[in-house]
Amino acid sequence: MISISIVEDHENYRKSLAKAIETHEQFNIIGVYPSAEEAINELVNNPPDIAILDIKMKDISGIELIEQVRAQIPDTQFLMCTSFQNDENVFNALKAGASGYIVKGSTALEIQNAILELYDGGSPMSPYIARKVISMHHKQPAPSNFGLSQRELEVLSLLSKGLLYKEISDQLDISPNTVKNHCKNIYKRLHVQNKVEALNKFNSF
Amino acid sequence: MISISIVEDHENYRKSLAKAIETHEQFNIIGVYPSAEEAINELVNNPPDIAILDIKMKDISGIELIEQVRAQIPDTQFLMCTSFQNDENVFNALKAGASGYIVKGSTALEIQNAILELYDGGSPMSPYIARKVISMHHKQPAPSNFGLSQRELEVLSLLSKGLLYKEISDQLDISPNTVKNHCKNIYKRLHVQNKVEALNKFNSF
DNA sequence: AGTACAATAGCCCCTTTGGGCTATAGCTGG
DNA sequence: CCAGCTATAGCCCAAAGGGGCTATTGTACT
Repeated sequence: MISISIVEDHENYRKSLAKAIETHEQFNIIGVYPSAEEAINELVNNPPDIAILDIKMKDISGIELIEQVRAQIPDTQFLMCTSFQNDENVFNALKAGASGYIVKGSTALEIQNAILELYDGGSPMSPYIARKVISMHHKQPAPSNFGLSQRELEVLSLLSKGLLYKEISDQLDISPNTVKNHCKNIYKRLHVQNKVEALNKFNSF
Repeated sequence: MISISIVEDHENYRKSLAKAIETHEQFNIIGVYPSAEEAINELVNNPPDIAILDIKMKDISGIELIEQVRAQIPDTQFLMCTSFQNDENVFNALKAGASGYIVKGSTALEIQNAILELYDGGSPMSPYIARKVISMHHKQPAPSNFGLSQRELEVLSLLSKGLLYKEISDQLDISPNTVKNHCKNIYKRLHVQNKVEALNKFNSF
């Protein structure tokens, strides 16, 4: 049995959602709330396997709701429900901790499948959103390295761990002065004045 | 018409892939290469809309191939093909710049649909991988902030921009000594000894 | 009233860092 | 062979950072 709670402020949709879920014998609705405010405590006290949240609600958005309760119920998975397939908020909800979503107007079967996919470790979502999510992971092309040499990259990478010149020189088996020199050269190339700036510049490409 | 190139070192699969694609009238195969090495120049000189790459190949992996050519052919989309649905490499390929993948053993129809979905701006992938990708976007729950005060967070955020104590004190309109004090307190809370360590610790939670 | 803590700010002292400059050895490409 | 580049390493000096301590003010909870 998969326990499910629903948070949805439109009465009609809330009811039809509940009905679609009830008909599947593997699902067990343990809570239905008409507002985020009312849901927030109940979700924490009685965490479902899956919480179905409307993204846009009058009082608190589903996204905020996730942010507020997720830490306390780490085993609950969040399935958003949205009116618009490609809502920008869907993307934000996924970032906040949701694992998938369904579109309002889906058939009972589609809803059930989404829940099962979610419970199974999947992430029901549209191809468009999927692409958007993975695009965020794409490293920018042509790292180019700003023309830094291999050794300089090595030093930079150790710097990024918070090591001192001395510690770096020990690891690379060179003099601390040399490490210093590499840093100076790195700073010149990147047009910066200190470690943090260098790391920022480099890591943002 | 969608132009397509194929890079695949197993002859049998290469041929069956080509056949599955040819039968669709909207697809136009403009290159078929049995190794990454041979493909690399051709892809750059004659970039297809979609490049289908085997993830594991004898000489260079499909992932490395993407890294090497992506910068030069930004309009080409990469569709990986893999033997194992949940291969760790699939995930790495997506990070490198691929936009989706197909599993070896898919039917011609499945292959065609994946290509169309990709061309359409989607990202064909299994639910498991989708989840993995979006999980990476989840902010860690309960930022908790390590018990840092509001002011300390403010200072930390300015530190992360590479500013000096003096610059921070100017912006916050307090004394540089106070900024220093905040830093000292931050370091104590986070159990670190310097800026870079503090930023690392904080940003990785 | 008393305790606790955040934010402010100063002091001292030493270490680390950053910038300038020089120098040598090795390697590479005209 | 020479010019250019990298990696190495040293020197000097000044600025920035980090750790220890104390102190005042204000707010908040008890």
